[in-house]
Amino acid sequence: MKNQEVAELLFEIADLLDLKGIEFKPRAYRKAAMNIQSLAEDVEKIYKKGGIKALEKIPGIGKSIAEKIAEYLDTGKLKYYEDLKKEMPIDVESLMNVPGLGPKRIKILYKKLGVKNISDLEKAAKKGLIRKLQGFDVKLEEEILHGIELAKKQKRMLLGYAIPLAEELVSELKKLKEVKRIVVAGSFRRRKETVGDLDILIISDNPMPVMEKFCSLPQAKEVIAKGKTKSVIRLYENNLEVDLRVVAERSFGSALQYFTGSKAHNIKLRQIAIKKGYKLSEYGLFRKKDGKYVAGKSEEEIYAKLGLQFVPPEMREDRGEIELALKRKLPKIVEEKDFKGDLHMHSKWSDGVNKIEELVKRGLEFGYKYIAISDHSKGLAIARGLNEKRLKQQIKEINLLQEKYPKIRIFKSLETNILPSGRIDMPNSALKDLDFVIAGVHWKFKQSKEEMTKRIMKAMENPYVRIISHPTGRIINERDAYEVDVEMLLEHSKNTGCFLEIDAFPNRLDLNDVNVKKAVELGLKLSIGSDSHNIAHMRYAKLGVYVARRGWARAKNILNTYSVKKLEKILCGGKK
DNA sequence: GCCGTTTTCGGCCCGACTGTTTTCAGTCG
Repeated sequence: MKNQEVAELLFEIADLLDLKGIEFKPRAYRKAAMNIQSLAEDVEKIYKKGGIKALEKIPGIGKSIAEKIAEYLDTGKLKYYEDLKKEMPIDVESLMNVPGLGPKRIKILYKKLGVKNISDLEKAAKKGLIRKLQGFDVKLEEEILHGIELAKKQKRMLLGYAIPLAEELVSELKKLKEVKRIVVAGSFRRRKETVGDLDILIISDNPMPVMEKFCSLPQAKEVIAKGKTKSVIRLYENNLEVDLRVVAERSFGSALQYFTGSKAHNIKLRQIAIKKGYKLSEYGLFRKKDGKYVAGKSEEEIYAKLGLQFVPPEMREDRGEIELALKRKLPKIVEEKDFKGDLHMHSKWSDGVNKIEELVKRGLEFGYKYIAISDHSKGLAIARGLNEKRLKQQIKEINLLQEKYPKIRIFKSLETNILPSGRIDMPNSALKDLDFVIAGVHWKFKQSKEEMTKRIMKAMENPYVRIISHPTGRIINERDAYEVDVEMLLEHSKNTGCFLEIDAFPNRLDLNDVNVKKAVELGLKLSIGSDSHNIAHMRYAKLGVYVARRGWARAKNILNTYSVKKLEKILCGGKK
């Protein structure tokens, strides 16, 4: 899949053109890059199948960019880019990430001080050279140094960790009588796997006390901006930035829509507004000719006025949802209330901290109809994986618990290891007493793409293996996915009846939203598992539902929405 | 550089905050 690579190249060209002070072209390149990023199909495949003409069919890509992509795919190089780079041998991408620096300032820093990268920048700032430049000052120099420090340690925060943090801020601010309504918008509301910041939106007729309170919250490490309608703070926790906007009631829907994003989704929406003779901003939808307010109280009325179906926040990524909403053909995606049970968790028997009974009780508290106990098997010694003998003992224990708790079905499962050969680390004779078997790759990640794909496909063929856990192995912010052909796994899922998992643990979310969307397009079913190692982790199962929603999954695509009876039929007793 | 039910030319999303500044440029989201 070359999409990310090509998109990054185009993004960098956009940055370099910005640096040259060229207008509008950067926007065109960024748009093209974003559209390639959100492409479900591999851009290289598109090119190989249909040539330059096929590339030009991608929105935002015309003759010129299509030719450049073709050149890059053919030769691995792009002369246009290399020439730009020769002219300005600057690491724009990382410099642009420093808060306070944009193209204009980066250009000045390069021309006057020869700053090409972050380390040059840091040296220049520490020597006090930057403050002397036209348009810079001591304050900006300090801000740059501060920004470098932050950029060094800043990683986007996992959604699973941002949720409790956001809830805490919201409950603090809610206490104010001036706060009429409060919602966290942004990528948080779109349930993206990580969030760069939090965007809080408040309705209030009297914003100043709200801003005062916000800027003096005990969680705030510093106040970055403070105004009548907008303030920004940075939290101690992970240096997370939090924006607060106060709006009037009649603008709440438009502000919520605007601050929820995504940027690409919003740009398209505004273009539709323009075509219909409107102007859309965070303050509302207005008639172009006389500026008359048309809508803005709710998101629903804005989408309706623009002739669109309401788009759930998780779908607002400009991955085709706007086009479908215009035709009123959006799918009805799975909801949290459809979720009936968790299909992957660990107990004390292997590397979890809780007894099975505690997991069962928590499952009951959540109103689950079933849970699956899926401890590690013996191949994972570090996790005290179960051997045949201990597995038998565990099965006995679960049978007893099942009698004690008849209201919840306790599935007997096991997360086995897929050995490099594709074999499973437990004999079939030990697996036959389980309801269903999960299998996953837990070590030897560095195989070739062909080997890894074959390895997992072979495991999928085992008659007892019904679910592949965390199919790509990525750990967000820590480890890339191993090389594997996900499309082939999806195809194989269709052929073998072995399901792929959405591992809902905050730093996994694997399969991710993009792969889920591909699975949904093939009509596949997926399973969601929290991969809990602690009863406190069980609440992460909902993250799996969010990923499913972001992948446009309907309830029928998610095994966890099925009743016990149906699930037993689908999952238990090996492959039919 | 891209695009077209107001356009094949002339537009390109829109507004807030900062800083030093008396009207705006740069950055950000």
